[in-house]
Amino acid sequence: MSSSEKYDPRAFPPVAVTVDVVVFTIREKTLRVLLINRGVEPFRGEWALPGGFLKPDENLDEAAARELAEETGVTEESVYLEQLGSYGSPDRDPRMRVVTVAYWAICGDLPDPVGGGDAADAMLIPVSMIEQDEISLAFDHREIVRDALQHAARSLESPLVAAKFCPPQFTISELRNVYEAAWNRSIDQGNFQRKIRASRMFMNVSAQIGASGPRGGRPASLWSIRDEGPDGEDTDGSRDSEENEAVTRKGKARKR
Amino acid sequence: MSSSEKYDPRAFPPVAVTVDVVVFTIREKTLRVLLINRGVEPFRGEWALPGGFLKPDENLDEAAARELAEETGVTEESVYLEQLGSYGSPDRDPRMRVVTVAYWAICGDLPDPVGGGDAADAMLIPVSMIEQDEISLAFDHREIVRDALQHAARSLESPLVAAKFCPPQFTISELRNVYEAAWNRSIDQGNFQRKIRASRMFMNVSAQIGASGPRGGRPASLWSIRDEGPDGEDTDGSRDSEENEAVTRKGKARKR
DNA sequence: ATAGATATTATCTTATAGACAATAACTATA
DNA sequence: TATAGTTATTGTCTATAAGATAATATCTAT
Repeated sequence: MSSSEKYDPRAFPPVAVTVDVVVFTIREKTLRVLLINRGVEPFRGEWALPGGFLKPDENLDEAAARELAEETGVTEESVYLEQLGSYGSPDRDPRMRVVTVAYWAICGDLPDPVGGGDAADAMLIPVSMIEQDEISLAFDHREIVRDALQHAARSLESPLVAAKFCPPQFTISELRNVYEAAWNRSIDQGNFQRKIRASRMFMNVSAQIGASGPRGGRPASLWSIRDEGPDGEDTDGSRDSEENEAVTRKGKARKR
Repeated sequence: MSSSEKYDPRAFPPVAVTVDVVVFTIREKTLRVLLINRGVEPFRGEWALPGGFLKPDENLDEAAARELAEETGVTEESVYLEQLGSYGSPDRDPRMRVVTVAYWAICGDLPDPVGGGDAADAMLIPVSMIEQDEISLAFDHREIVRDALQHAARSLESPLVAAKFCPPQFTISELRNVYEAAWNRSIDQGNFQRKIRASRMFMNVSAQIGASGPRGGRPASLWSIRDEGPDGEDTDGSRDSEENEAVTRKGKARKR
């Protein structure tokens, strides 16, 4: 008989389950994470991930979506929200045993003044500050953010995920900026363009062409995630390859 | 103020946390999962993943390792054991609210008569039976196994992970069999050999050469995971490429 | 010695990524 | 209006890796 059968669940010491969300967004070409300034002990005054306790009648995904909505106001179903992993060291919360289920999210359109009350209780911090230990986080949230960063970097290999950082219609350069921010390296424009067009994951919004940037330049065409349907249309006449995949993370490195 | 600050953890209804482990191994060239026959309610008599409740003083990884050891006797640190994700639908356990943290493991050398008491209370079931719904599992364990299968298939892209299915010293064909079992497709011998040798992740155990199989054939050389060290030795004189990566999942499909 | 089996090496082709050059289409300014 | 600056887009070349396939090596069994 397996050991799991010997016990009644009620016989065990209480465990609280929380859900924390690592919300990524891009501001000023920089990948950032949403942090909340804690108003109560423990870790009062320190920065922490948005999160809260699991409620009796919701499942984990629902709890994460609820926390995300509460802290950011973002409720669209289009938001990318995925479970990251769970963290349960016995002493990670000084109050009692707390196991947290961490999620990570991509928000392309975070409202700027995040947080409920005063402006100082929420901020979008560049991930580089966490990577380089220039800010300390409550609980084990630094570890969680680091794991989320690793996971996100891999997930971005799919341009469909990267596009979640962009508005519904975007230029290929905007999409490229996502990669440059998240991977912190420059990506060749031409090769990237070829890759994205060949992937056939997006479709050209034929009717419209974006405006030139403030410094001029040829205006870019707009793209959006491809419609479903048994046979998607082709806006232009190209018929490159069949169905490619990931964007890779090689080539010359850069700064950071 | 974020919602997470309003509550004291003790104010929340009790949640039990369990750890379940999806143990993979290969038997008769088939990928299999370890299942335990439940001796108690709920789901008495049905098959379930090995697992149990989180203990007060252990973290999640420790709990998973403990469960793995209790159910299989495998304690080596060389075992591959990784968190998969958490499952917490409100009604997944009829007794009370139970959130489970699922792990998945690779055991290359599972002792055959698994389980504690009679032989019938544990078995190694081919994953195809679960994929094709030919067996029902307790709780939401079918979903967990399916997620584990997907995750494992991706993780195997690294030959270092695939090698965990093999004994410490193995032939390249044995390693190839891992892929053929897990991905259920045939892989070209020559190309695979080229790929593995070029990867430089393994080293030739120069002194020894394996015996031919029962049906003859040229005896294969033995390999093991490469030593660390600033500058690994080269057993043979080849100096192919520098450092390659994953095994891909393309090419002609096969049965299953 | 021969057939059958498996391991290992080699060759050819194709696809893709990255480097880099060239062209297109805009803004700003002289 | 011409020119420079900027960004988008297309094209070309090369190196690399993967897949298909063939050839060779070394064993067992008869």
